[in-house]
Amino acid sequence: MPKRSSASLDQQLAAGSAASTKLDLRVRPRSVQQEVVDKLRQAILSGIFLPGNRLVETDLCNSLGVSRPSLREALRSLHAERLIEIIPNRGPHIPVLSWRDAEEIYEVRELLEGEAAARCAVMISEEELEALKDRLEAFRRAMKADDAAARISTASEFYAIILRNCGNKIIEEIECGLLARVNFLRARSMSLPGRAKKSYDEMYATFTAIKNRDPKEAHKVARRHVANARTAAMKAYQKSLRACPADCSAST
Amino acid sequence: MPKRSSASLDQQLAAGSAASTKLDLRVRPRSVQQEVVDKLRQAILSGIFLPGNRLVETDLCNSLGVSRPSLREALRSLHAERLIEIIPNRGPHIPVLSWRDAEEIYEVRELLEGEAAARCAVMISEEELEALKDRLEAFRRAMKADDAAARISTASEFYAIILRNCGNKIIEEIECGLLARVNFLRARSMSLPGRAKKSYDEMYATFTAIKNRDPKEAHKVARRHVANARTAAMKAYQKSLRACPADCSAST
DNA sequence: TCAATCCGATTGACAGACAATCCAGCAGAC
DNA sequence: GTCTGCTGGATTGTCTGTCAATCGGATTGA
Repeated sequence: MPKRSSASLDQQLAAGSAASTKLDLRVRPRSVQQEVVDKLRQAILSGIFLPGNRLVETDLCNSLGVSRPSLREALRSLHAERLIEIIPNRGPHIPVLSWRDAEEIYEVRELLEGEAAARCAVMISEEELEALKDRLEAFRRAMKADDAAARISTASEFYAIILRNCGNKIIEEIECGLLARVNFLRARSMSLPGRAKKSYDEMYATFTAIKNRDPKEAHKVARRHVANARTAAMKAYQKSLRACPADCSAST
Repeated sequence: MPKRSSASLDQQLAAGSAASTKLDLRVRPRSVQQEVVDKLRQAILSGIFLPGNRLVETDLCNSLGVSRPSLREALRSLHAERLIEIIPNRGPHIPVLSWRDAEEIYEVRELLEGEAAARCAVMISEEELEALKDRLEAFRRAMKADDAAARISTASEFYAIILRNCGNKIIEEIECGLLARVNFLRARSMSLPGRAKKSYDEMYATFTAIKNRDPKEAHKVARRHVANARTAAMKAYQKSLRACPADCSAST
């Protein structure tokens, strides 16, 4: 049990970080290695590195301004997170996601996100519900503005809120591990004409079900949303397959 | 597309490694780092390091006979796999599994293993079915012999076969990530009098359902098995809580 | 045209060094 | 007597520099 300094400080902290269930007042010194992991993760998620790209250690050291040992530790972390692949004596590279890989991810997401939405409908606090609404609105704006990057990040945040309020940290942890690949798929499927709007409608339905505290409905609409996203992604894959047959065929 | 040397070689390989869906004929030079990860992983899984134990870098370097950079890379991998925790400036240690953590793992396993068993009932080959039967029999022998280590390893292998034949590598990947913690829980629950026998009966039921190519039944019995394992683990936790109240309460 | 060979680029691994940090134990102040 | 502040040893975080092993592509020769 951590010592508390004063009630008012506690209240401040609770108000300030209402969004993050676990209010955490520790000062966490960030190591170089950790910083590198975050930077690279973000770079991969945002698509700066393209699938198939090699990551040359010395180049990364230079651009990040860190030593090779630190970088290598970071690369091992990213490898364990499956964000990069490492071929012995060839070094790391960004994996290529085959359609079969994508399909399997959607299958798992149907299971987990359905469950998460149902649990969330029972467990979520009013504050977090408000945050969820906020993210939904942000997604709507991103959709209207046709801002691809914002669409991904707001959708990602919307689901992050559901996941962290589903009362199961393991589900959250697993989905977090899939996030890189999911975002990659989101970028593809959302680019299809009309998909973003449809996606919004489905997210709205999920939000409504959760707000109404209806776990069964939440489960249903969340699953359906993933299923639809999968269909959309499939179309996007077929499209790019026609455009570039060599791509999308290699396995991870 | 990799070059193939001869059809007969392919057939040999297909027969020889029917067990591992992805027949992989590359000679993979094992790096020191990889070796260390495996050694440490095995040590953790087999309980050589107890929860809460610190892992001091220089000590590990000495006992493993590797340099600190290599060891540190390995530790980062294990950290990303959540097999160890790393506190900044304090170093790595074996995490303590709270009952809530355990519960969440069982919840996820119910979802995933139910799904995996159902898919497996449809997809599994006759050869793999034979291997499954073999592992079931091995578990029976371990149970009869009251061999705790063999119980864990055979049960683990039994489920590994189901998972790798469920046609979804992501499910396999996720369960693999949970394996360390699952095995830890298995060790606890299996030690309860009568649980091993009950476990065998449930595994037998799962095997039968898969053999009969009955996905619905397989789904049901696999889920029930996990649910029962969870109840058993809960009892084991309560028991150890009475024995040592300080234990089992800390979070991951 | 094809095969063997060589070379540069890159990774794998190590040793050694030093600053930053943490912890436990001890001394001193209220 | 309890709390506070200091100190020293242990350990981690990070860097530099080095060398061998390996890979892929270019060159050379048949």
